[in-house]
Parts: sequence; C-alpha cells; structure tokens
Amino acid sequence: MSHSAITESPSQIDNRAKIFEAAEELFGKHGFSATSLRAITAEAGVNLASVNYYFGSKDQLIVEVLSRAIGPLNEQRLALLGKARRAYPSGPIPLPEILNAILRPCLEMAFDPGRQSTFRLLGRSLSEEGNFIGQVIEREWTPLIGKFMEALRETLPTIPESEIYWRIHFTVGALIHLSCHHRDLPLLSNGLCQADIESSLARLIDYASAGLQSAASRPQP
Amino acid sequence: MSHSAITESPSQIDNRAKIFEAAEELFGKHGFSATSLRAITAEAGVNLASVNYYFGSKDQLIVEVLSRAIGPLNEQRLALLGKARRAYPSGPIPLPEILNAILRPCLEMAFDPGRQSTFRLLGRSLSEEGNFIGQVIEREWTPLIGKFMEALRETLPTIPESEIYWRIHFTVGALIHLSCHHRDLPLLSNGLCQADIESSLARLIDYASAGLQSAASRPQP
DNA sequence: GTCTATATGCCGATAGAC
DNA sequence: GTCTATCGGCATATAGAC
Repeated sequence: MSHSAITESPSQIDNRAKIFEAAEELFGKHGFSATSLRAITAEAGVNLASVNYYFGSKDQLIVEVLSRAIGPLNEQRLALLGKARRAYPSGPIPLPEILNAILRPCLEMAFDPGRQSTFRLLGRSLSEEGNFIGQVIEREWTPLIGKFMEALRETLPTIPESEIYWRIHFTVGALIHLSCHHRDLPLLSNGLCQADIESSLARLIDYASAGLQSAASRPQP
Repeated sequence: MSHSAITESPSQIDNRAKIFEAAEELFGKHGFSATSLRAITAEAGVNLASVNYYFGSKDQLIVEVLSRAIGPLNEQRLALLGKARRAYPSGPIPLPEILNAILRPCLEMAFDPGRQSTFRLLGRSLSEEGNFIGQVIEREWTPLIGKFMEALRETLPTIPESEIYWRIHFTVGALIHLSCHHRDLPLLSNGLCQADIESSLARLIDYASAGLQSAASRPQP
C-alpha cells in the first residue's frame, strides 16, 4: 500500500480476485462445506497458502463472498424502488412496480450465466447452518424490507401490515425457488414452461400481485 | 432373517433405526457434507463401523434417508387429493382443497418438532449438487404433479396449462421457504408474524389461490 | 452383529525459505 | 507476496477379533 502505483504488481489484486471468483463459483456449485480451499486455489490457479494470506481463513472468505453478493443486489433493489417512487411522486406506487424492484435484480442475477452461481450461493446460504451466514443475510434484509414496507403500506392500505409481511415472505420463497431452479422448469412442467427472464418476471409479478392483494374470505385474526 | 422371531435381538433393528434417526436429524441440521459418520454414530450411540455394515456407505445412507422422507409425504398428498375428489364427485374440486392437499403434509412435517429436521433435509437437498439427490426428487415429483394437474385443469379451465405449471412452481417455492424458515418469520417481520401451522397454511392457501386464479392484465404468450 | 484397530487420504492452517 | 513442505486432525472405509 505504501508503494507507488507504478511499482505495484497487478498480480497482487489479480490473485485475490481470482480466488474470490473461484470461491464464488465453487461455493455456488457445491456448497460451502463441500468446497475445499484446495479446490478453490486449483481453480484459481494460485497457491494453496495464498487464500489464508488474503482472507485469513475459509470462514472469512465465505463471509466476504456472501456480503459482496448481497450488497449490490439490495442496492439495485433500492435504486429501482427510488426510481418508481419518483415516477409516482404524489400517490402510492403501483404494486407491480414495487414487486419489480424486489424481484428483478435477483432474477437478473439468477439468469446471468456469469452470475447465476452467485445466486445459487445466496439461495443455498439460506439453508446452511444457522451461524454467521444467517446473520449476514438478516443484517442486509432488515433495512431493505423496512424501505419496501413503507411503499407497500401505502399501496395496500386495506391489508394489515402483518399480512403484508406474510405475503412478502411467500413471494420471496417463490422468487428464490424460481431463481435457483429456473433451469429445471421445463423438466418439471413436461416441457410446457420455458424460462427466460422477462417472461418469468412478468409471471411472477402477476402471481404475487394477485396474492398480495387477496381479500381472503376467511376471518383474519 | 433365518432365525426364529424369538431369538432375534431387538438391538438389530434398533441400531439401524437409531442410525437412521440420527442421520435424519443431523443431515437436516447441518447438511450432508458437513455431517460426519462419526457425528451420526455418536448421536445414535452406536459404533462407527456399524453405519457401513447397515447402509454400505454414507451416500447410500443419504439416499435412503431422503427416499423415506419423500415417499410418505407424497402418499399423504395423494390421499388428501383423493379425499377431496370423493367430496366433490360431480364437479371440480375447489382450489383451496387442492392446495390444501399439496401444502398441508409439508407444513405438518415442517412444524412437527420430531420431523422438522427431516423437512429441512428435503428443502436443503433441492439446493445440493445436481447428482443422485435431484433424481430422487424428480422421480417422486413427476407422477405427483401429474395427478394434481388433472384436478387443477378441471378447477381452472380458463387458465392455460403452462400457466398453471408456472404458478404451481411459485407456490411450491413459497411452501418450501415457509417450511424451512417459519422459525425465522417473527424476526423477519418485526415480530408481527407468528407462525403456527393452521394460520400459516390458511394464509398460504389464500395467497396461492389468488395467485393461481389471476387473470393477468398483460398479454399471455 | 458388534466391536477395536487401523489403512489411506483430504482437510484447514501455518512455518519458514526465497 | 508467493512458494514448498508439513503439521495435526478428521474423514470414509475396512480388516479381523470376539
């Protein structure tokens, strides 16, 4: 860091980035505990010891990979929400616009061949041991859902806040399932469903819009 | 097997069952690759070598645990569907009844303290490597969804079959997410959502009913 | 059938040369 | 910064006594 820019070797950052990318891909493919540092360094073409040099430990590498995957995703979501709010300055944002802001960044990542392993990583991390991984996600999720709840309360004034939470929970489940398994959809649907991002997103928005607006016939406790 | 029933030691089947139960619990808690045979045999109170004696290998143990978890689940679903069909012999089964047949057995497993680790196992296995595990699920899923599509086509005659597949895919995602994370719901909802099985099921049925019946305003390709 | 003992190998992490 | 070499541990699997 005290060197001048001219004498800095590009391999310094390159090797760190190589490890990072290899870890992202292999964690997404095989899971955290099933991915060894040896596999990561082999994929990255660097020495085994360098992962400890750059990241300290495997656990710290996991946290870093996870955080850097979630952060930009949620920034995109908030940017889309802000854009929608500016488009409707005097009234509630239409529900499909709010849902688009929540859903689109995830699906764009899940359908991007260069980033889909990253998304599998996120989906998988939800199922892994309830340790530091869940904390990373919760720390990122709580402020995000707060911002979206503001908009949802305004758009759905007749739905109790607790019911909105329930239905967003269902919607997120549908989103994760679609994102992680869109490649299996033709197989699961007898070849009837073909998953490209725009039609998937449109269908999910339709489905979730209806679900969120539902005025259930049964009593609401 | 050639011995008489009187001379059979009960520990023969007990030890196998103990291993099975311990594996089910620990796989659900920590995942397949993160669970060692040592941890399983320690939890079961049996010798390390006995797991290979009874199951051959760790992979065979995984397949057996997984298969025995899915089979009864889908039998319950088909039984509920058959019961609903008998209740409406001359017409389409109401959508909430069909959804109840799909959803209830999963939620009952996920909310049962004695079986919820098994459900986490199922949810997690969907995210694991695309190997034998996915094959087990696909082999069980294809005939099941076929039976339910019959009923759904009849109940939703105006919805194209491909759209029903899409929306069932979304619904299954919501189901899995709810089943695996119902314990986190109060945390994720600022304490507003409390997840007991009947209210969770009722809300999911309401949400999915609305989503499945949606007559989207956008063009249907 | 159930055990001990062990074979064989990969794991994460680190010490130390360069 | 990057490498080799290696430590100590735990993994799965099995051979063989009882």
